[in-house]
Amino acid sequence: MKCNYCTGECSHNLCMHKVPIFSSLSQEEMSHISSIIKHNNYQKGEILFSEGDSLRSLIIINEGRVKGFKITPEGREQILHVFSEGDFFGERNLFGGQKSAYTAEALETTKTCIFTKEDFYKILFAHPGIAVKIIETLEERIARMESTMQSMGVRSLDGRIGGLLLDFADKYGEPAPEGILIRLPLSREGIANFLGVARETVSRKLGQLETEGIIRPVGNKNILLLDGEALKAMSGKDT
Amino acid sequence: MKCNYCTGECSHNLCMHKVPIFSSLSQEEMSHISSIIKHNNYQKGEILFSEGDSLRSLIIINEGRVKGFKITPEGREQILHVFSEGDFFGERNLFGGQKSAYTAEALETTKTCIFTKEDFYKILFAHPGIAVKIIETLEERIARMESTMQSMGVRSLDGRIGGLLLDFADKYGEPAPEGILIRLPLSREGIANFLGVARETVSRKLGQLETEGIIRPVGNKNILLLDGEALKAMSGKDT
DNA sequence: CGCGAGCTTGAACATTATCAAGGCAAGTGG
DNA sequence: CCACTTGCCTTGATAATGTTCAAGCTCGCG
Repeated sequence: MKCNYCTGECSHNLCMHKVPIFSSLSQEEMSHISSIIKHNNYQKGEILFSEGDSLRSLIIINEGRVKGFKITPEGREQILHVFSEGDFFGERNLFGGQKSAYTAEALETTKTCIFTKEDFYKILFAHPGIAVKIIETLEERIARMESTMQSMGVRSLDGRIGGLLLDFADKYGEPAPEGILIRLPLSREGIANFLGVARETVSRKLGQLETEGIIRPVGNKNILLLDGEALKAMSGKDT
Repeated sequence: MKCNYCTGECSHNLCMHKVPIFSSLSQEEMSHISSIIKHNNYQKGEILFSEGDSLRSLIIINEGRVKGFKITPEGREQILHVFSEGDFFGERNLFGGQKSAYTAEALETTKTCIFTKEDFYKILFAHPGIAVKIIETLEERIARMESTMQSMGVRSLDGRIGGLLLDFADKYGEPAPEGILIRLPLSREGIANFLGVARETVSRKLGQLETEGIIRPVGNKNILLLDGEALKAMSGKDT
C-alpha cells in the first residue's frame, strides 16, 4: 500500500487514515502524530486486555477484528462488542479513569495502533476538532448498541437473529449479484453468545431462514443475504 | 431552592448545576448560558419527541424521568433508555445530524431545559472543556448500556431481572435501614418491555425473589433490596 | 367506600435448552 | 495424495422454561 502522508516506507500501517477521528488534521499534523504511535499485532485467540485491567492507552484497530466480552455467572461468554478496522477502544480508561469492563480477544490476525494516555491528551488539546469527532464516533457506537439492544429485546428468536444479521450486513456486508455477502465475524457459538441463546438454536434458526429462502450460507463463515426486507419485517428495523 | 448563580429569582430551575457537563464553567459563564436556555414541562405519558423526528435541540432533564423506546414488529415497546435528572439526550441529532432513533415519553411529571443546536455549538466552541465532559458522559452511558446488554444476555430470567434491579439500585437506590430502597422508574410492564419478556413472567420472578428473601416489594413502585450479593451472583456483576 | 388500572396467579401450550450422536471441512503427517 | 484427527456445525429426542389466555386480586385514587 502506498501512503500519501509519509515519506518513504509507511511504517505505521496506515492506521491514521482509516480512523475518522483524525480526518480533520493536515498532512503535517498526521505525520507528527504518526511518529508517536506504537504498534502491536495479535494472533487469533490472543487477549488484548482483560476485564479489570487498567490499561492506560487508546487502541485503534488497523486490520482484523476483535470481540469484547464478559463471562456470565453461568460460565458463558457474553459478547458486548465486535470491533473491526477503524474502531477504537480502551477510551473508557482514558477519560473516565475506569478499569476495563470487558475482555478483548482477537477474532483473527489483528494489527493495532496504540497511543498512550499522555500522548493522546496532548493531541486532544492541540486539536480540539478531534474531540467533536470522538463524540460523533461515540454516538455511532451508541446507535449500534441501541440497535443491538433492540435486536436482543425482540421476543422471537427469528427476529433476534434477523436483527443481528442486519447489523452485520450493515457493518460487514458487501454487495453481491444476488444480494449482500456477509463475512461473519463470529462463529455460530459466537453468535449464540452475542444473543444469549444456545449454539444449536442458532444452527436451527439459520437452517430455517435458509429453507425460507431468506439467506444462503456460503461455506461456514459467510452468509449471502437474499431477502433483507424479510429480515427487517421480522426484526422491526424498517427505519 | 436557592440558586447561587443567579441574581434574584432562579428562573431556569437549576438545571445548569445538575449537569456535570457544565461543571467546569465559571459563575459568569453559567449565568450567560442560563440566559439562552429554554424550558419545557411534560406530564406523565406525554411524548417529548418521536422516532424519526429531526429535532434540532439538546434536552436536559431537570426533574423527572423519561423512557426512550422503539416499537418492535410484534407491536411491543422495546425500552432502550431510562433517563433521569441530569441526563441529556437528543445529542445524536446535534452531532450526527441524524434523526431520532427512538421515541421519548415522560414517565412522570418532567421538567426539561433545552438548547438549540446553534446555541449549543456556540457554547461548545467557546468552552472546549465541555467537549471532554460530554465524552465522559457518553462513556458513562455506554458503560450503562454494556451493563444492560449483559443483563439481557444472561440466559436465566432470574439473572436478567437481577441485573436490571442492580442497575436500578445503582441509579435510583437510596440507603435504607434494611438494605437499598429502589424507586422503580418502570411498571412491571415497563420492566418486561425493557427485558423483552412477558409481564406475567416479571411478576412471577419477582415473587420468587421475594420468597427467597432477596427483595421485598414496598407498595407497587418501590422495592427494598435486601440481598444485593445474591443478585450479583445471579447476574454476574461482581465487578 | 367504591372503582379502575395494574398486578398476581393458574393451567394449557409453545418454544428453547439440554444431552447425545453424527457429519463436514480444514489441516496434519505419513 | 490420502487417511486421520480436530474443531465446528447440524440434527434428533426429551426436559425445562417462558408465553398466552383467562380469572381474580390489590393498591391507590377520587
